[in-house]
Amino acid sequence: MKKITIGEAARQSGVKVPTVRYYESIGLLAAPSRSEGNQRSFEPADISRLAFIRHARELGFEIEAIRTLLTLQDDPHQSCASADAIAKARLVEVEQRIRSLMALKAELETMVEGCGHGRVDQCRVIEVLADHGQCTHSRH
Amino acid sequence: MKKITIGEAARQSGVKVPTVRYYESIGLLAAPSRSEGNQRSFEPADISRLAFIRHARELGFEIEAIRTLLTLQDDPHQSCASADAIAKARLVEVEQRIRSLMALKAELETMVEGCGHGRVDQCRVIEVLADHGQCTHSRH
DNA sequence: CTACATCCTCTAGCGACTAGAGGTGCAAGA
DNA sequence: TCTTGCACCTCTAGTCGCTAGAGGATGTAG
Repeated sequence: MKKITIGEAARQSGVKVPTVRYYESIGLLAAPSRSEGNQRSFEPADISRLAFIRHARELGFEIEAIRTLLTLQDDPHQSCASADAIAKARLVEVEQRIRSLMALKAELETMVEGCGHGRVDQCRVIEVLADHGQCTHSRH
Repeated sequence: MKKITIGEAARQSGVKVPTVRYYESIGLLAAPSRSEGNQRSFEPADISRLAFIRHARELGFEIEAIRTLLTLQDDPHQSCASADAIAKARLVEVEQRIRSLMALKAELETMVEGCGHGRVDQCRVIEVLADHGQCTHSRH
């Protein structure tokens, strides 16, 4: 069996080397066996687990949510209701965030368009920031 | 002249009390004068400044960007090109973030819809997370 | 005078890493 | 065999923008 170094594991999974160590330190990844010289030696399963974590992080799941998803993955006979709930909750969060960012975008556009590119005392950017009452939407 | 306590300043500006002290500590707000008993005494101008900061934070501007915007506001004869650039940069960020969240939303919807609500070994949520290749978009 | 709210400073913690110091392991070329 | 040089090791501290808590002082109303 070939030894997979942390660098190789990082390359294959797309997770950075210090981050791999960090995941191990918080117990998201089991501590791998070590070489004679105390260097980590990973299994192919560890690479999959790291890729899983990375993908979930890219989708914005929090570490604790990922921890739950991983324990579910480890026991395939469980009901997937929790996984479903976690994904749904994340979806709601994302939708909410999109709505709020759209409002923000509109606000910023008004600011930028209104700016006459002159001096600060005529600048709409500064003006709008100073006076929330000028906002199109009262709630950001 | 009436003294404005930190609690009053917080209430009027919508910034929390510890956050007001934090802004002072990082030099975003000038240290106000103190009462005989060493309590902060704010001026109306401080309230405006706090409201400005709060509004900018709501719009997602970083502290350092706000610091620049505030120095611009302090000197109204300067060109507002910097303010303009900061707002534009923020707009680009927001647009990028929206695009990325939309892709994410699509991904999560596929995951959630595909889940048969059965056991983990048939769960599409877990499956998709484990295998990035199943994603509709290769880049999140 | 006595409650009690509000204020003060200081330190530590959050999440999810990232950076750096200071040292060791290992493989390949001269 | 030696040496170069990269990859690895552990540990601590820093990032951002606050937030929480300890432990004590001040201010105000009854």
